Amino acid sequence: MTDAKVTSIDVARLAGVSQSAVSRVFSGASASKSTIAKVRAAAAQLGYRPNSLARAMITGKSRIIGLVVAYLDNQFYPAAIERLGAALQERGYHILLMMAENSAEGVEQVIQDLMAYQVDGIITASVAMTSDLTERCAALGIPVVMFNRGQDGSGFSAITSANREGGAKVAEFLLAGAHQRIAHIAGWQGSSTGRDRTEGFVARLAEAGVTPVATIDGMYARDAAAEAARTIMAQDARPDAIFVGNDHMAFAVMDVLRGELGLSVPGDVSVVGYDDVPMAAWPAYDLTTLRQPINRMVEATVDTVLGQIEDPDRLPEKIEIAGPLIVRGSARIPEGWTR
Amino acid sequence: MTDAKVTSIDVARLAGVSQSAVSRVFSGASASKSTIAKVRAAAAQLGYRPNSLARAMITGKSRIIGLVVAYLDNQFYPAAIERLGAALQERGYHILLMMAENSAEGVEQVIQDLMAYQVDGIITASVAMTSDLTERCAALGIPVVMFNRGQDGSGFSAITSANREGGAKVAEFLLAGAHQRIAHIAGWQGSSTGRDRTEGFVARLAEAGVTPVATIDGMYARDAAAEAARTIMAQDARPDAIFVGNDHMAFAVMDVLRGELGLSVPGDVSVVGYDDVPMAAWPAYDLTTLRQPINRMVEATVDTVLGQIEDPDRLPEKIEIAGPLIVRGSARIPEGWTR
DNA sequence: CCCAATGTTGCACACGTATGCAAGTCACAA
DNA sequence: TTGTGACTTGCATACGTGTGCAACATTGGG
Repeated sequence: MTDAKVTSIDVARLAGVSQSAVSRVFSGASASKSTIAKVRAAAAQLGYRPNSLARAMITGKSRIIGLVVAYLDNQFYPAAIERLGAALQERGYHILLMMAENSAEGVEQVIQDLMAYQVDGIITASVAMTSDLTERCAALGIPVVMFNRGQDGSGFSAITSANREGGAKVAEFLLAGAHQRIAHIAGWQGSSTGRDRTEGFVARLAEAGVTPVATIDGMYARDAAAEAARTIMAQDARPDAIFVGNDHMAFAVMDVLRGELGLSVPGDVSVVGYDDVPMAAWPAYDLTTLRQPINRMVEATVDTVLGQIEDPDRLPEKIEIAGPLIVRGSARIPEGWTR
Repeated sequence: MTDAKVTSIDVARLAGVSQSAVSRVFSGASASKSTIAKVRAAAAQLGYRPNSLARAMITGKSRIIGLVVAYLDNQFYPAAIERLGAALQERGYHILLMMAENSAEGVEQVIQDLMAYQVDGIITASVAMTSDLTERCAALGIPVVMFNRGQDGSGFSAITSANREGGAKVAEFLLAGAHQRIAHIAGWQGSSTGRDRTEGFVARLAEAGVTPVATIDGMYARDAAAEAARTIMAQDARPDAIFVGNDHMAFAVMDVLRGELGLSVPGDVSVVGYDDVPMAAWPAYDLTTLRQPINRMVEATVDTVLGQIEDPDRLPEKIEIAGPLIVRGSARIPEGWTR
């Protein structure tokens, strides 16, 4: 007997109690055994479920988290969304998903929309925010957590992997492999993750007295990375190793090296990526890469945003989680290292 | 001057008009030039945006679409979500994203949640619904559109590619290529898409007097498909062609064939997939596949769900969109066909 | 100059729920 | 029996917006 719209008043009438009694039963406030039983029975009979929007109006808590995401080509983000969604659902929250091109106006518009829906918190994945916008969110008491992207200033929380350290680990690995001419196709230098990985990488090389033979910004895009690979391999000092700023670009680079240039990986060139997306383990690429510990990053993100919702005085935090280098077959394996 | 919570009453007070005047300005109802100007100015000064939840309460339209999705490993779904999100945003709707394992109880729970949030419509991607559930949605006047999955019975809309026709096209292509022993690793036979592709494929082979040398359900899963490939290749009549129920599985199959078994594709075995996800075009796989016209499928999905929202009397429709076979390098190319 | 028609505005109420408050119930101990 | 405390329950109100209705302002034509 599912009727068009069932409200708590209908349930109250059928159960012979007041509307507030129904509300108390469903919001977990105290009520007598008999009332609970009557209400539950009536609700079941009518197929009643409390209206979340009305509930949100009155409590000021929508239990909705806004998730802003730029593009989903890079397999890392679908994987992250999948886990974020599951983790939030488990804790009684829901996701309002927004696509935003990574421009100031685009993000502005999207955040405005989210605020209009009274989201309790916002998670941005691979999207930068103007500090103006972040201040407005802070003024409204809406916590913002940036996933896989950091930002200077202290208005917001950010969860990333330990990108400098990660870049350094890759440098160490390539140095240990006795590579002579090391190149770098960088993650987008407009993003903190891209810059940090590059910095850590270059700094550790410098400690060993090595300078990259080339560094090109791959913009986190397949075609830019492919083009960068062509450019790099066309130059005089042809590299024997390339560190690519993420796996998504690394696949494009390997496609160019093997497909277009007929080179062997790692015979002629070693390739190392960053992320360890599922595809990196597939035999077709078998990519050596620095793993971003996605599960722990997601946990930290959820903990941070929900923690800040529950305790508004909590300060924003920037969390970096270190990940291991996953040694596979796309780069020469130094003596003493194992897969 | 962004204050904690700005309501239409605050704006009204500052503009020297009534709350209803503010409401009319923002909901597009008629108002005088001067009122509009005053309200706009006051709203801008206070940083006011109408509360979407309150608006949803009163109008009964939340402008939220529930999107239910099972898993995102298969690149086809992130791509679809990206486009669905963009298309819906463009038309003033927003996406409440829910993950659901593909079980009856899982979906039940998720749909309940969506209904509690008063979504205007529901799109399910690669998820089946019980007819009981669909009836309840229909009773509430919530249109449900299944994306890339069909279902018998007439309670709901479904957008798919022309799966039988597609399977038949693949059969034709493999027959034209003079393959002698054709095998099939099927899409999940619990889904309409999987069954339809198989049916169309097998029927067209039968017309030519050919029977598949093996058919195994790959469950739309990487490992099941890989295992199926091992089984199929271990049998006496080793196939020289395999039609795999989607690209995601086809990649796993190619990995097994080339990586584990050291076979050449298409030299020893031709492989054909279904979907044409972006990765199918990458040189590492260069997969011949039947394209699902994702853009047109998304358009049809959005049109259908919004159309049914605007006109509740509109009947559910089942739309099939045909796609072309994309000839690449993973399968022997018959005389007269071109890439 | 007046009337009707058209356009604008404010008042009051509705949407469906949560919650403070006061009244009521019940049991238990003195 | 009576008083006291612990629980329950219903009433009324609030959340922030849209909208019917009636009052009012404005305009144009005769």
